[in-house]
Amino acid sequence: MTRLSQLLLPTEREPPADAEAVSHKLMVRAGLVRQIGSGLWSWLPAGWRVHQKVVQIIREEIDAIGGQEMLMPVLQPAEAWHRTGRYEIDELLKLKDRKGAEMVLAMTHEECVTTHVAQVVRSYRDLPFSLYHFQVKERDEPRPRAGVLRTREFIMKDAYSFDRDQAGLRASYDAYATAYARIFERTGLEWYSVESDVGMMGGSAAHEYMAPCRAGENEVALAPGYAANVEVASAQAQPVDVPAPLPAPEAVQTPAATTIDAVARLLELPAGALLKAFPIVIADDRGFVLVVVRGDHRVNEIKLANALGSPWRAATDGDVSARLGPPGFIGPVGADVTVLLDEGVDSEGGYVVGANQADRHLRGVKPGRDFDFERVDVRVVEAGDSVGGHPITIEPAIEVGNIFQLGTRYSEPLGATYLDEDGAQRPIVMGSYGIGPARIVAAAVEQFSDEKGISWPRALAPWDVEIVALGRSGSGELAAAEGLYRDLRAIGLDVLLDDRAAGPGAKFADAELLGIPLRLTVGRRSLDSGRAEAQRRRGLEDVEGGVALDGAAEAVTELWRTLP
RNA sequence: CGGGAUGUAGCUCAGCCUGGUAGAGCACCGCGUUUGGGACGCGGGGGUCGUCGGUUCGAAUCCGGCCAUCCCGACCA
Repeated sequence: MTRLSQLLLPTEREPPADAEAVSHKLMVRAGLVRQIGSGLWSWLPAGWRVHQKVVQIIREEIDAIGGQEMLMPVLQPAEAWHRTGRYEIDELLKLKDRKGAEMVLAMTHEECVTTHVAQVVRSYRDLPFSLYHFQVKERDEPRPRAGVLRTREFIMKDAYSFDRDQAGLRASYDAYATAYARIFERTGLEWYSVESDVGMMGGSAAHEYMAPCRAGENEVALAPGYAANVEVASAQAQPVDVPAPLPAPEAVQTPAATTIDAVARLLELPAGALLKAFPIVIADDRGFVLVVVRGDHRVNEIKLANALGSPWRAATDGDVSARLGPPGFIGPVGADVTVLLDEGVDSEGGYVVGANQADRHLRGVKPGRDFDFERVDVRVVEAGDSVGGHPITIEPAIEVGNIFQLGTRYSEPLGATYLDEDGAQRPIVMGSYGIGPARIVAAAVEQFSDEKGISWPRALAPWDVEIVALGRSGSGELAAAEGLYRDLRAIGLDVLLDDRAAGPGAKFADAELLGIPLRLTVGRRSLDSGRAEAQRRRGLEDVEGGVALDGAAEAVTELWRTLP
């Protein structure tokens, strides 16, 4: 259906009252998507065309590295999820069938694909290979937001690689990284890959593919040659003026000053001249430890968990009082606990720390002399910190894809093993690779829209060309537009013809809102000279002279190739 | 899960404070005019005022419960 007069394209002049994100507003206004519940969206015909364009790009590039497309069900027995321990995840939707059997709606497909592979693969000769599908994912998100950016149901391309060992996995991982670079390059998005947290997935390495945009939920630290999710980023701290150490720690009265701010103000020092003591309890036998960062820094909980290699919790006031002193006045000096000192703390300085006594701090404290410590890197990086001598910037981005080296996280509990040349049974080494097409669509809207509407990269546009036919029905303009429409379609262009009875203003406004990269206008201004006007959507630039109707197909194809 | 807000026509909203016939603009239908930047005239259709309960002679309006949706935060295999 490519005649606007017959297309279900419900454009709106006003954005939804409660929409905040640009992509949310524009995708609804342009008639691409409609909401049916919180985090639940339908894709209308024009929007679905964009989604399908993304899907096709992904399919071609994953096929090119030997991925095999298949399809697995969303509704699954709960058993495998019990075995992998993921049944306990809150986001997993659980239900029972009519016989009372426990079922789940899959949030990804590791359990299913690994179960099949466990049944099928017997020998190292069966490896390696990789499988993928495009399938709906269900997640009981605590807070869906920003239109299609974070939803409870969405289509994901999820791929899984199966190798005999870590070296094989690395090769598969690299192949996917290469394919992903081609995919995101082809979409026309601005993007980059970043180091990311391996999270509860386990495994040894992970990268995320990020599209920078305002509505993004992630923060990325960037410097020349460096890009990392702030969750895991490391950088050189900005210097701060710290007094020289005193010959020995000296007590100062700090009545009721329980915060870094209050102490800094009282002693007229920058916050960075203080040390912040963050007491935690580690889940393993290390127990209670004191994490110490510079006063102007914050502890990064993910980096801390990774540095510890174990889950942890913040210590309670009771723990703190029993082991150190009154909360608000604790510090590392004289404490009978392990001290983990963040790399942002210069050990030559003389810092102010809590004295482990009420209303009292110590100053002139030198790490190493006045307390023992182990070095860790557990702080949140900040804009202006540096990497390789370059200051970093931090910008929001939307995660559009990720690649994970899973290892044996799923193959072991699900019994996916093979026999090697020596007849030894070994677990299959897996990787998993996701892409969210809907997020690519939304990111494109975020990155390239202007005050008039969307401006699609040509690779994602729902149609290649929009023809705006002016003049009333029965006029020569409409007839000429119909002829142009036939000619362009004949050579394989995707063409949308605005043949509605609406006025010119409404047609132009809708064309700009929908954002098709090339607009051809057929009206009496240019028809007399046998031409159609042409305008690029990006920047709304007119093409000098337009295109001649005679031989238009070739001219338009050439023009289309020059578009972003 | 914590904080904030909102539910009135397809959309954006007014009306609520101070209880008494449910409104506007856009959209839609009919007729006519109009066709290069969201046209105009005339006529018309459309709403359990989220829901349940309470107060009252009378509730969109006051009170309470619930539900839904959005925003901020937490969370985000």
